[in-house]
Amino acid sequence: MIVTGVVQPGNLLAETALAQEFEVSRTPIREALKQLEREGLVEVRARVGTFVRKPTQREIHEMFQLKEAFEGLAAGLLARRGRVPELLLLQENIAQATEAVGRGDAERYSQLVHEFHSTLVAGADNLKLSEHYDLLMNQLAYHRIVTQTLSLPGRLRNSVNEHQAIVDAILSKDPLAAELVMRRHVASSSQSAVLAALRESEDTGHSD
Amino acid sequence: MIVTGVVQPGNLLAETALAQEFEVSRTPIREALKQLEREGLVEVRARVGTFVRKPTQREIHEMFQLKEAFEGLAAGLLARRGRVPELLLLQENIAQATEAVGRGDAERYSQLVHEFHSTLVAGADNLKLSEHYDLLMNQLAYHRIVTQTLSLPGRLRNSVNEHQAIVDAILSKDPLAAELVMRRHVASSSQSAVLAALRESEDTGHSD
DNA sequence: CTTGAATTTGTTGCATGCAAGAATCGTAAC
DNA sequence: GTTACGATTCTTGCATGCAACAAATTCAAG
Repeated sequence: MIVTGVVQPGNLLAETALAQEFEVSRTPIREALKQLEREGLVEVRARVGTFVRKPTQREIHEMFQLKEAFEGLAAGLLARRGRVPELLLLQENIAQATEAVGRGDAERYSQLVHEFHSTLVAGADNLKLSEHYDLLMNQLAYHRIVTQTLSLPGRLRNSVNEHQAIVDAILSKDPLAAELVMRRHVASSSQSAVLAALRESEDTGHSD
Repeated sequence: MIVTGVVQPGNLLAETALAQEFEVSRTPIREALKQLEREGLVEVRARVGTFVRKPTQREIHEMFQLKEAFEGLAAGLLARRGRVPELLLLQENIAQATEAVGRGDAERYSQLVHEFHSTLVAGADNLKLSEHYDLLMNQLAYHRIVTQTLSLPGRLRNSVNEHQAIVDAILSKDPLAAELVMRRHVASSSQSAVLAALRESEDTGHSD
């Protein structure tokens, strides 16, 4: 709900209200809110209220730095490997993404972008390092940021091209190039994300 | 408590018992256990009980793979930088660690090892990426594993030497060498950790 | 009109009771 | 001796009431 943007940052999420809405008692609501607090999505202030949290610019930056390290490593590993059957999945993903962009289907496209990055990391390690990656990315409220960012004009087309460039680099078995391209790709979306965060804070007047 | 090893894997942590021990009601105990569950330290089975969890061999391996990627990156970044004031901290850490080993003070030494790795990552990024690193390492029940591993005979002396080699590589401003040495160091402790886990599972007879 | 304090309202934190279900133990049948 | 089954005893899951405290509101004094 928070991720889909139905609830806006700063909103109060009172336990009693949510309990009524979902027709359960406060206890399970409480546990869920505590979980969200730990994931950084909400902030619960004792005896004041639970509020939807807006990630700070710094947090967004760190999040993407982490992503950059992870995915750059993954791309490099893929390029180093002999057989890379995952490339078929990635190529298929790019094809579908291209089509989604053509249709102007931003939601589907956003979903495909997530899949692309997730598939890439998943393919990079035989042992399931990717579980930690997914866990981390989910925890860090990253999806919402990226989804918002992707809807920025201009990012859409570039993003598909960059994905293709990454796959090409892996195909040509050049680990250093693959890592570099991947990191640049993440870094570029990072810039867009920070810009989006800036614009949002201007709108609301909050500087955090 | 779990980290310090007072509570053994497999132990039942009943909410009522803990509530009595700490003289509070079940509710805060419950929240704490839920938190530990999210961190992977315990496993709460509905209407059965809450148990201290023993990390699987695979989990330990993944944990160290993550550590290797993180810290290798950090070492490389440090070697690439011009001024590295953190090296003084690291040298001081090594000196104290050497002395602790001489005294046979395993606990102090274990603490210093944590500090070394944490300082290294903290120094690598101007922006606080290290917070995520610390968070992650804490979350993944990593400290307990490492602490147990460090007490293995043979690891102690080697570890100090490896730390010195890492600092030397950073001093000589060779990013590739620094990353390589760092990754080898983590990989080697990883092997020890997996061996320790194996031995432990033989002792208890559980294979997970 | 401004300012200050007292009051009221709203929120989470915690205690506790009850319900649901899993595991264990005992008992009886074979 | 073995097995099946029922009672019992644990456990966590959830509902709800009260306490503690923060913030907003009201109202009076200047």
